[in-house]
Amino acid sequence: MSDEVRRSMPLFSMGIVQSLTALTPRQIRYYEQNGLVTPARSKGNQRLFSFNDVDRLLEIKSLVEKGVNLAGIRQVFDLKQETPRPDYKPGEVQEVYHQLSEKELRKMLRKEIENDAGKGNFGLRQGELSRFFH
DNA sequence: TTTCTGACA
DNA sequence: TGTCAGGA
Repeated sequence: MSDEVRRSMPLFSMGIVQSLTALTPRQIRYYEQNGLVTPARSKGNQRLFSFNDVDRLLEIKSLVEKGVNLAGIRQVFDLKQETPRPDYKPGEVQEVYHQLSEKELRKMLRKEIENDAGKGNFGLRQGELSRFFH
């Protein structure tokens, strides 16, 4: 399966993303309201985030800490042409989704970090996500 | 039990 | 942004 597909799979619940990004649910929902992230939804209307979504949230967090407001952050994404796109098919989400165990989560994070290192991507996740390998 | 939306002493 | 209510 291609990286693009793997990275856009809606797999994470709010709780997981919360610990992954150190953002509050309130902030995450607020950013979504402002179109900064567009997580998928389960049948029960629960948000399902993909690695792409987590990346965006970490970048948002980084920008916010630098004093950039939401309007400014939107500009950044516009410049990067990173239009948040619903990258899933509601029907497919159900089949793939299941509660991720700590073990599975760490396994996937490790793989993502390796992936980043190999491609020389922005080391944002590198530092942030390493928090889970203590 | 976790997450959702709406609202504001 | 925090936090509470009232549901799903």
